[in-house]
Parts: sequence; structure tokens; C-alpha cells
Amino acid sequence: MEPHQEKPLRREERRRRSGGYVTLQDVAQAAGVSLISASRVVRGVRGVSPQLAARVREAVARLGYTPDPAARALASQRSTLVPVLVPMLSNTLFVDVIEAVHGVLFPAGYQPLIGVTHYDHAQEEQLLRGYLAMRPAGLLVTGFERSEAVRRLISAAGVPCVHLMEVCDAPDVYCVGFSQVEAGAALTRHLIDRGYRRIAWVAAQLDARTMQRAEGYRRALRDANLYDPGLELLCAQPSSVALGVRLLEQLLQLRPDVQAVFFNNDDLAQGALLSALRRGIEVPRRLAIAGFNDLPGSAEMVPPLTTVRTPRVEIGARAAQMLLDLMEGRSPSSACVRVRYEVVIRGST
Amino acid sequence: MEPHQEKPLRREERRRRSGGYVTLQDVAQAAGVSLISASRVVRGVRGVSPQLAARVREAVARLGYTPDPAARALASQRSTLVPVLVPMLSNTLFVDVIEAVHGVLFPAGYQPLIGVTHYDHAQEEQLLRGYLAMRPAGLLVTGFERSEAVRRLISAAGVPCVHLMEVCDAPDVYCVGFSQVEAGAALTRHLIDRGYRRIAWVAAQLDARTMQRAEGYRRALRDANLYDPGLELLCAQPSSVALGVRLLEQLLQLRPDVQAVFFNNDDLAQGALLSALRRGIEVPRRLAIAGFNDLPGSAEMVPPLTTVRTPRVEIGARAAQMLLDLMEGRSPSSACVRVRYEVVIRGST
DNA sequence: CTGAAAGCGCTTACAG
DNA sequence: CTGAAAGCGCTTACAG
Repeated sequence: MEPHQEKPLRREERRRRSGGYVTLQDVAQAAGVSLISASRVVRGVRGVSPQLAARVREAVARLGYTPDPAARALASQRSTLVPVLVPMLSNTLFVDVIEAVHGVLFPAGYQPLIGVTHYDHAQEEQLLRGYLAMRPAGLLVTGFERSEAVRRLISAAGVPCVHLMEVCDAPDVYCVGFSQVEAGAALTRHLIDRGYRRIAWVAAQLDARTMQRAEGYRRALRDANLYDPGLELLCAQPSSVALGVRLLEQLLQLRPDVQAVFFNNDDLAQGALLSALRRGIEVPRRLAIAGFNDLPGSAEMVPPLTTVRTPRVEIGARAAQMLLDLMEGRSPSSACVRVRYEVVIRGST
Repeated sequence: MEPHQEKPLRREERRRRSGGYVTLQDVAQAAGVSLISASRVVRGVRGVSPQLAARVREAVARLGYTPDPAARALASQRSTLVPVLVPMLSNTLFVDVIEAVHGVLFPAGYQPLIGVTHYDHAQEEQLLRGYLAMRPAGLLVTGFERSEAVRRLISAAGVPCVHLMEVCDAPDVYCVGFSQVEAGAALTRHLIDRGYRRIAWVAAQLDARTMQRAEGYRRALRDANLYDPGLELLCAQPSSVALGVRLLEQLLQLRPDVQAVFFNNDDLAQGALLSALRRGIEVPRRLAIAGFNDLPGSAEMVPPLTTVRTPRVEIGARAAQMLLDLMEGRSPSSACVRVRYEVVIRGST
């Protein structure tokens, strides 16, 4: 059986250059069909006779064929890579999101490329430029706050993009998340309902979602006629347990009369609880403490921490599913998916 | 100026298919040199005249050329992707390693592909198969314990592989880490030196590194004639703060006479400290508690946790640097780099 | 030091 | 429903 075209290169040389992998050509030959027919079967294109498809599939299995992603990407100008840009990994929040994303995309044949922006617009741009050179199949980014340059890169990329964590009403914007403003307000209302009056807000990092939660805090307190700007303590450093210790100290010096504190993230609140323990401040009798995100350890604190459970796994999985639909030409049932958060009341309030 | 070869496809069609990117062909034409010369300059191959190189570089800058990774990978049978396989991301340990790896590889033009194995050999194999199809430039894997199938995949891949976290004396094995046995022994010796006699070992997950630390614990106690197998509590569940709470309870029921506990990981020890606080067990007077890894929050615990600080960032950075050398044909000064860990003595012991 | 040819392994668009 | 041709944007190996 003669191959269709002559191979000027010796077979041995070809094997060396190609790394010895089984190619689609090998499959087509083994199945006795044309290259393009084999390609159609492998790609799952409709309109191939069942007999032909069966023969190709048999050959694929027998030879152990795996498509070469580089060749595919070059011919189709689209890879199977999916950049996922998150601000930080030291926060378990995003680790959960990423694992859920991976769980959906990898089995579907896509490879997530994790990019950590460190809440920095310039880093986000640099990462995205690097990743866009690889002709990704789609994009997953965190929230909506970014530089104009990055916004342009995203839209010029011409691939679907789904936004994580926040929601938005624009009809052409894909997103999976919840209203950070409402969640912030919900926890604040819980504190008000418990009878606390001088309720402080303490936050670090000061990224977009933090400020949205601050907005929720303000709205809830204004609605109850309890808002006092003097009870807000903002700090641009990264959030951490250690910082929570320091911020509680600062707050108590500033406002010894504070009755309850809403910390923007559980790590800060955990630090504050530990600091209260050390200083003998009774929680919640003398001071109530609440956090946000329900991170590992919060339920085990002394006393257990009241917080807002955020559905990270669901956000990651649903965003990945939406992106998958978009990448494969299906239109998702809704451009914006709102997931449910939950105020978890424990002993600290 | 006529292009060398005729383009049967209309220019417009070509632009559409190629995504409108600037190609090396465009650069070569603009610089007035051959395609291959432009390629050599872009790749940084030696032996190109400075004048030619300058003209090419000028054209690259002016046109904003970025090489197409897919075309490169197809022609050279080597991508710039680097799979990094870690057991878990919920442990900050590996997040630190990954960030350090990224910090070295990304600026050098490589893209890490994070794979989480969940301490599961089958998952590791599945991930690796998926990633190897992409003809990665190198591999970064955690430790040495894996299935024979994965071991074969790694060596058949024919690309350099560096092992993270553990060390090994085989001359052809690349690794960056420290002796988990010695580190476990060092912390145990600290407890012995402090005067504790009935020293327990509590561990979860029971992966290879955990068991190596257990070995260190045993050796140190045997050397001091204090080893008592009844003081070991092992649990195969994943490590967490919540599990630490439960394991301390179990241990105290089993052996109310225990004087000190070495927890295999800080999250367990943090849970134990919180549990001791809640139950009114004085630490360290009644019971000393120590952990491993110096995770966030450990220094803020009440009392602060004695632990072993492990140089995650250094491990990630040096392993990535070693891999970079190997991928680019340089031989690293040493196949095995031992990094320094440190026993951090705080109030809990 | 520079270059023309061949090829990497696929998909696209056009025919029938 | 099936196929032959052209091409994706690079690098490899061979010449000079």
C-alpha cells in the first residue's frame, strides 16, 4: 500500500522530528479513510457515516492516538488553554474556585492556566498579554475592576470571557457571582438585629469587592440610622490573621466604645478573635466579631466565628460550565448567574 | 516589492485564518532579511551579524511581533508549557511554592500548568497524560512517591524533571528540598530538650513526607530511649484545623498522661490549640503543642505555636531555576539542592 | 554568517 | 457523506 504523497525525508528522520507520536495520518491510513475524514471523526463533527466513524475510532484506540494540540492550535488558530486570572491564592477562596474550574474544564479537554494578579492592574496586563499570545479558547477573570488596557485586550482577543465573583446587569457581560453589596448589608443587618448599635467596619486590601461590601455595610447602617463614619477602619495592606490582630488594637484605641466589628474577611476576624482572647476581651458580650467568606478554621475559633458563607465551588463550576458552553458555540441560558450566599451565625455575635 | 512566493489565498482570507497577527514573515520582509535569519535573531541563536540582528530587532519592535507558540511547538516538538504537579492547594505550603515557580518561569517565557493530584496516584497519572500531550518543556513534581506508570510516563517524556520538597542521593535525579526525616527529628529533639518525656505524634493525610517526619520523630525518641508506639495517632483523612480539634480529643482519651504533642502540620496544631483553649487545658504547662510548616496564623495563636519553618519560596524558586537551566541545555551545578529549615520556638512548648 | 526548501500535524474552505 | 489541496507560522537540517 503506497502512501499518497512521497516522503523525501527518511522515515527515521521524520520519526525523530515528530517525537515518534502517532499522527492522524497514521490513523487515517490504518482505517483506510482520508485524513480529513479521520479529522472529522476525532473532532466529533456531525455528518459522518457510522461505519466510517467506527473504523476511525477503532484505529484511534488501537494506535493510541492523541491529537497534537500545537498542530490543532496552529491550523485552527485556537488552543485549548483557558487563562484563569485570580487576585491571590493565599486566600482559600480562590483556591476553591480554581479547583472547581479545573474539575469542569480539564475533563472537557481544556487546560486552565492559573494567573495570579496580586490585585495589581499592571501584573494582570502582563499575564494576559503572555497568555493571549497562546490563542486561548476562553477567559475567566475575577470581578470587573481592571485597567482600560486590559479591558481592550480582553475584547480584542475575540474569545468568550466569564467574570467571577461579582454580578452585573449588562446583557452582553457573562458573570457568575453574587452581589457583594447585598451580602455586606445582610451581615450588617444581622448585627443590628442582635441589638448592637456601634458597629464598626474593618477592611484590608481595599479591592473592588471589599469596597462593595463596605457599601453594603453603610447602606444597612444608614437604613437603621446608625451609620457613623468614625467606625470605619480601612487599611490597604494585604489581609491576614496577623493584620487582624493589629487592626483590632487600632480600632479599640480609636473607639473604645465599639460594640461589634464586621471584618471584611475571615482571616482578619480570626486574628481579632485571637487578640481578644489574649487581652481577655469577652466575645461577644463585650465585643461582637464577624467575618466574611467562612474560611477554614472559622468554625473552630473560640468562640466560633459568625460569617458569610460564599459559594466558591459553585461559582467556579458554574462559570466554567458557562465558558464551556460559549467556547463550544452553545449560548448559555443566562448571561448572569446569581449564586446564593448565607449568613452563618455562630458564637462570636 | 514582490513577496517571494505567490499566495493563492486572498490576503483577506489569510488574515482571517491567521487571526490578523504579525508573523515572522512580516518581520523578515520589513527587515529585508530571510525568514530563517529573522527566526535566528528572535530565538537568540548565536552567530548572526550585529547589523542583521539590529534590523530584525527593530522590525520586531516596530511591528509588535510575538512568536506564535503553537507554530513553534509544532516545528520544534517542544512547547513552553511546564506542568507543576502538587498534591494540594488548600495548604498554603504549595501555594507559596507555585508562586515562586511562576515568578521564575513566566518571565523566562514558560507557562506553568498547575495540576493538583489530591494525593492520588490515579489523578496524577491522568493529569500527566493530559499535560504530556502538549509536549511540555519540562516537569516539576512533588516528592518521589508515585505509581510505576507515572514514573514511566515521566522518563518516557524525555524532558527534564525536577522534584520538589524532598531530597535524594541518586546522581541522575534532580531535586530541591530538605530531609523531612531530619526536620521531624529536629523538632522532636527540641521537645526532648525542653524536658518533655511522653511526646506524642499526631498526623493526618499520611502521605510520604508525613511518614518521613514520623520516622524522624521515632528516631529522635529512640535515641533518647523515650519511644512509645502507643503515643502515635495516625489518621488518613485530609489535614485541617477541624481535624486537629478532634485528634487532640482522641489523643487525650487514649493517653491522658501525654505531655507534649508534635502535630505533622500546623493546621492540626492550630485546631489543637483552640481545642485546648476551649477545654481549659493550659499550654504548655499541662500540655505542649508543636506543629510543622509555620503556616499563616501560627504566630498569632494563643499561645503562639512552636513549629518548623519550611522554605517554600526558596524551594519553588530554586527548583524552577534548576529546571530552567536543564530546559535550556545548561547543566545545574548540583542535581540535588538542600535548603535549610528552621525550628521556630514560640510559646506553645 | 546567511538562505531556500521541506516539514511539523493538524483544520479550513472548496468541490463533488 | 467524503476527499484533495492549501495553508496555519514556525524550525530543522542541509548548503554554501
